[in-house]
Amino acid sequence: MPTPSTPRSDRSSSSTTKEKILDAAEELFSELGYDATSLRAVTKTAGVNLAAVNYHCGSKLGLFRAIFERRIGPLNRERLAALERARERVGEGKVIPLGEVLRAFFEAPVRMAAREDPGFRRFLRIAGRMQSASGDHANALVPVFAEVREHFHAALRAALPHLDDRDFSWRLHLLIGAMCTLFADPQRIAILSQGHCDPENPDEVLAQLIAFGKGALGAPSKEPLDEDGAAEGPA
Amino acid sequence: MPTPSTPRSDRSSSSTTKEKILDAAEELFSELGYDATSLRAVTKTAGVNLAAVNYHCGSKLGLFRAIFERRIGPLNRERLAALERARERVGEGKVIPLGEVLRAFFEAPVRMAAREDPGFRRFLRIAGRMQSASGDHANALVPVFAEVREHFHAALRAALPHLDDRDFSWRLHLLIGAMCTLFADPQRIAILSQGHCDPENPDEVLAQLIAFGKGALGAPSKEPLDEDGAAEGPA
DNA sequence: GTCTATAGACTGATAGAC
DNA sequence: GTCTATCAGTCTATAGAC
Repeated sequence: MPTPSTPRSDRSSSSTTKEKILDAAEELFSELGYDATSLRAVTKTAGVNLAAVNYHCGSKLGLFRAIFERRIGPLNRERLAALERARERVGEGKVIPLGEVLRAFFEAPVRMAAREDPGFRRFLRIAGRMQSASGDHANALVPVFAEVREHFHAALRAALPHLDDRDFSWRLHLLIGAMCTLFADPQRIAILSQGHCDPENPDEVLAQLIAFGKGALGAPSKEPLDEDGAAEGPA
Repeated sequence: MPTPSTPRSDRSSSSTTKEKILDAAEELFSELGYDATSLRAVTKTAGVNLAAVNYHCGSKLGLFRAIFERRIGPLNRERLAALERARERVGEGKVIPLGEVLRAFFEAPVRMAAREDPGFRRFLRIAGRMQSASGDHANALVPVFAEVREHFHAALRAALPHLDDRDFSWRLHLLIGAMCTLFADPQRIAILSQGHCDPENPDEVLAQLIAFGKGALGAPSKEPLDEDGAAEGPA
C-alpha cells in the first residue's frame, strides 16, 4: 500500500526530474498497476510538479514506455551476452545444452533484481504482469521482447530435438508464464510456502527456475505407457 | 410449464437484470481488467440502468465478488470430485499417481471453458489474471481458492516423496503460475506459436498441461552430475 | 425494482506566466 | 524547465420520483 504522501528523500536530491518521475512511476505501477496509478500520485511521490510528466514523457503512455526504455536495454544485452558466452563455451555450431540456455535466460533478471537496485525489482514486476495484461500499454511493448525471444527460442529448439513444434511451443509458453508469474509477485511464494522458499535469494531462485524448466521442457514428448507419472527419482 | 426463473437461455432478453450485469461485467473485466472497466461501460453493455449495479451488487467490488460467487462453486466442486474419484480408483490410503492428480486439477477448468459457455471462459481469464494482480479486488478472493489449493497440495505432496518441502513449494507455485498465464490469455499461445498450438482444443490443452506439469514437478530434486540437461528422450 | 439526475471527487492533459 | 490554474471529461455512488 504505497501512499503518495511524502517525497522520498533518497531520490529527491541527486536525480534529475525525469529520473525522479521514472522512479516514482516504477514504484506505483509495480504495486498498483497501470490503470490504478494516476499521474498525480506519481508526481506527488516523485516530489515534482504535475505538469512535469507531460513535459518529459508526453503522456501517461509515454511515461510507461520510458520506464521500459530505461531498463530493457541492459537486461536484453545481458541475456544475449550470456547466451553468446554459452555458445562459445560449447564450440561453434554445437548445440548448447538445455540447462545452459535456461541459465542464460533466467540469470540476468534474477541477478539484476538482487543487485539491490529496488527499481529493477519493480520494473521486473511490471514486466511480469504484462504477460497477462491488455490495453495500449501492454501492446506497446510486444516488440521490446521480440529479439530476446527469437534468440532463445532458436537455442531452446536446438536443445530439444525430441519435441515436435507443437509440444515445444506449448512448453516454452507455459515456462515463460511461470517465470512471469514469479517476477510479477515474488513475495507470494514466500507467503504461500510458509517460509520454505526465499525469493530474495538469487541462487535459490535461479536453481529452482532452471530445475523447473529442465523438467518441464525436457519431459518426454509422448505419454509413457505405464501409469505412475512421477519421473524417475535422482537415484 | 412456466417457471419463474429460466435456468438457461440466451443472453439479453430472458435473463434477470443481475445476470445481465454479471455477464457484461465478466466480458469487460476479462478484456480490460478491473481498474480499466467502468460501471457505466458494464451497465451500457448489459443494457440496464447505471444504478442497477449498485442495487444488485452494492458496489463495484461487490460486483467483482458476485462474478466469482457465481462461477467458483461449480469449478471447485468439480475439481474436488475429480480428485475424490481418482482417490477411490487407486484405493483407500494409497498414493494417487502424479499424472492423475494433475488431471483432476486441470480437467475441470479446461473442459468447462470448452463447453461453449463463453462466460466461463471469460471468468477463467479474470481468475488467471488475479494471480499477478493486486488491490482490494484481488485480495478479496484469496480464500476462494484456499480449499482446492489445500486438497491438491496434499495430494501432490504425497505423489512427490523425492522432493523436499522447498523444492516442492517452488515447483507447485511455478506450475500454477504457468496455468494461470495460459488461462489469462489463451489466444496468446495461438499467435506466438504461429498456429502450432490450439488453445481451443480441450484435449490438446489438457494433455499439454499434464505433460508439462509431470515434467516440471517430477524432475529430480538435485542436479545430475553430468552436463547435458535435456531429459532422456522417449526412446 | 427501475429510472433520472446529480453529488463530489478524481482523471489526463494543456495554456501561459516566470 | 518549472510552476499555477484550469479545462473538459470521467468516475463511483446515492437520493428520490415512479
